[in-house]
Amino acid sequence: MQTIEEILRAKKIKVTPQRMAVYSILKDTKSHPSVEKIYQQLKPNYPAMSLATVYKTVDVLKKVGLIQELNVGDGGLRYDAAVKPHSHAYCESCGRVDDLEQVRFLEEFREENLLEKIKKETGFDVSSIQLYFYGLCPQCKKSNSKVVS
Amino acid sequence: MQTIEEILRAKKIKVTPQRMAVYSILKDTKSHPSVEKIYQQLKPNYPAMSLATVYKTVDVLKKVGLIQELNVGDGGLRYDAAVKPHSHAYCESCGRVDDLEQVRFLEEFREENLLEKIKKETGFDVSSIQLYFYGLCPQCKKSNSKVVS
DNA sequence: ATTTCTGCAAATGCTTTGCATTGCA
DNA sequence: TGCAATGCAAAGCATTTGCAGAAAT
Repeated sequence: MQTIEEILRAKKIKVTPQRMAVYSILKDTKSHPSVEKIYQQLKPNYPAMSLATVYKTVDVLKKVGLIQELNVGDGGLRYDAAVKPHSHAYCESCGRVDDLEQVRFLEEFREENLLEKIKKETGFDVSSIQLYFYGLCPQCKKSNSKVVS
Repeated sequence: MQTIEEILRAKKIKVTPQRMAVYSILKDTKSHPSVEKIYQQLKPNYPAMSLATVYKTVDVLKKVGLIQELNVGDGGLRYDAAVKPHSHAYCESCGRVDDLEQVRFLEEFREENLLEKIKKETGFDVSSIQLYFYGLCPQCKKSNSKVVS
């Protein structure tokens, strides 16, 4: 198994502290943070870190396939170091994004090689899939019932 | 069956030519246009139409449930008057969005009442689902093979 | 007559870009 | 040393907002 450094060097991409730091944050969380959140979390340890660098870094990591980008639609993309296909639940009240392990659709999709089937039937060459569930998380459901809104 | 006018009036939302025009464009296409595209298409017949009005209108139509919003992630949301759940294929080369009728997942999801199951198992209250396939459409696959890029 | 909507322009917020400086290889 | 990456500030887009005039009920 390759380390992240090896993966980057193999693609002639330089290994920098900023890149390692961004990746390490994503690797250690299940919160699917936005660029802004990553930046805020990095600041204490990397005071010179620039927001633009975080943007550029997630772009690099995404292209290399080390992370995936989620587009839940609240203005602001989210990032996830778990690159194996899995579905996500987005809370329209608090904005949190959770993995939805109960839905095995994407895994089954891959196991049954349904992408090949789609390619044959439609001519559309699928490179990735996203499955999003929108609604209210348990916490917000509780508090919302008390609020007028 | 209610007409669009009746649906709007029932919710105390005023029926205006702009709203009817936007809805009519979405009703008559399968191209999942962006706000900008809708605006461009409207301009010849409604020279005074403002882009901001199109934004406000899709918002109203969305809230009333007459259209749905797609977030394929190319900067710019897309709109669809077909509100029954169905999956979409997004071409990363030309940006087109097609319905993917071959994938019956969302329909099955509804038929089998899997939303209730998710609610019970996770406490997450799902109000809508989106299933996106990213890749290359047949046309772009052909032309891309000739280009360097 | 009231209330809501429209159209315009300015403002906002996320993201990208240009460029001088820095730092990895 | 040479080329790529960083950091900063400015620019770019999609979208939202405020408000005066217009239109729907």
